Amino acid sequence: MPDLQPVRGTHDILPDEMRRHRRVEETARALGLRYGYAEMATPIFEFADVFARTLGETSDIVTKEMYTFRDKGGDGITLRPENTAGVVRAFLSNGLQQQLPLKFFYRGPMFRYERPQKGRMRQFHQIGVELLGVADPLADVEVIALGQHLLDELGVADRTTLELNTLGDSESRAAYREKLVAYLRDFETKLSEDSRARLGRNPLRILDSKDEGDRRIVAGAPPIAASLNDSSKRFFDSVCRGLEVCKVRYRLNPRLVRGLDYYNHTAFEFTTEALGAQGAVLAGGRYDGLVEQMGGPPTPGTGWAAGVDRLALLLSEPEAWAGAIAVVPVGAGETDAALGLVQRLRRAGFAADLGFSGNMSKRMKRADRIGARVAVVLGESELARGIATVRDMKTGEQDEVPLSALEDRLARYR
RNA sequence: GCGGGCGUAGCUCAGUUGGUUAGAGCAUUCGGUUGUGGUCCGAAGGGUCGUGGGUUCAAGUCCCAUCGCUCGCCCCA
Repeated sequence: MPDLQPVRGTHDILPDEMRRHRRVEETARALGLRYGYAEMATPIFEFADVFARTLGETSDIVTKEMYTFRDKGGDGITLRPENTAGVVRAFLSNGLQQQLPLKFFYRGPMFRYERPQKGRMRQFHQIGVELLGVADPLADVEVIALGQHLLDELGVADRTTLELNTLGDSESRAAYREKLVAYLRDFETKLSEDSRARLGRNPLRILDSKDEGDRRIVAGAPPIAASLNDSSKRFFDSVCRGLEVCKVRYRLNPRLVRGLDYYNHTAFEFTTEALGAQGAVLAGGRYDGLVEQMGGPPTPGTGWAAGVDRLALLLSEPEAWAGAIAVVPVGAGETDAALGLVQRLRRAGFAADLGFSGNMSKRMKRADRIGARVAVVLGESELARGIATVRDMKTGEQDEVPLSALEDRLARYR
């Protein structure tokens, strides 16, 4: 007998939670379409290289969080930890370079081998958009505006804050990195252990440290802004101006950086206080170097990903199901008539339910429990007269309706 | 991967300084009601007390390990 517990960091999504997931995903899909982002899907696993090469060999995701295994053919396979790399791979595999610009929406499960926490699982779900082929900052503005629009639509915007920063182009980023490291070297012995390790690998991340001592040191660090070259400055100004035009409110956060190597220029994060340590619900940025890094032609890109599970946690109570029409046979003699009727109603576009067994009292009880708004009672006396008793489950009022007129009478319950 | 807290019925929880047959509410099922749900009344089912080991005459209770959940760190959606 295998262990009946699901694998650590995974869980079953039962109907209540599934409704929330669907609401997040369907709202996003519909909204994405309105902005011109077409849904696509990539496989949930790829050759390990697709992620190892693009996310940065030293990133935590690659070094300790990937689900990687050898398949029977000996290939190194990785369960996708995120989907941007997959989308870019698909873009190149399918020769879509000729059709730029391209806008994609995706949804699906992702996998990271991490210690589970609230809002953080080993199998989790993301939705995301990618906009390829547009170097103009208007592209960043569009994807951020779409993100804001989605959070508004889901009714969670009042609990999130948009934080915005720029990393500059690669030249600015490299220059800043140098300045920052030079500054931090002086405090090396005072930095936290984690941050000392990051100094060589990923010094920008130190800006983001939650350690008290680190924060004091970082407070005196040179700002990114001072290292930006003119074009990077202009780019960021345009993004900010565009957001203002779109009435998207943001907060500049010069310490916001990104964990993945392929980001440049715009970095943003919609964060919430409501999820404990897992603050980010929707985050992304620009990744102009990624396509080239994967072997394609230089192609700019920008986009974001959002955590479906996290957004689902923020959603208010799921809206109750509209409720079916319960067809209730009084006795065994009316079973066939009831079966025929329930199927006829379903074909006509109604949600209709036929309890499978029990006397009338049982069936009424069940009708109540599934939230039926109306019960159609079929008994011997009804059938003899070619009518049905229609009972409103809320008011308790009931009247007799000719069988032939049922669809019309029930129209408002469709 | 590191540190803290918590595991008793489907859910929320009680369970005395270790003591005999582990309880309640809600939920479920059945009955009161052979043509009417919600309310009410009655009854029933449901537990290897997370798991394994140890201490003890005796462990839900104490100790150790382990698994899971949870909070924080790391990282990130």
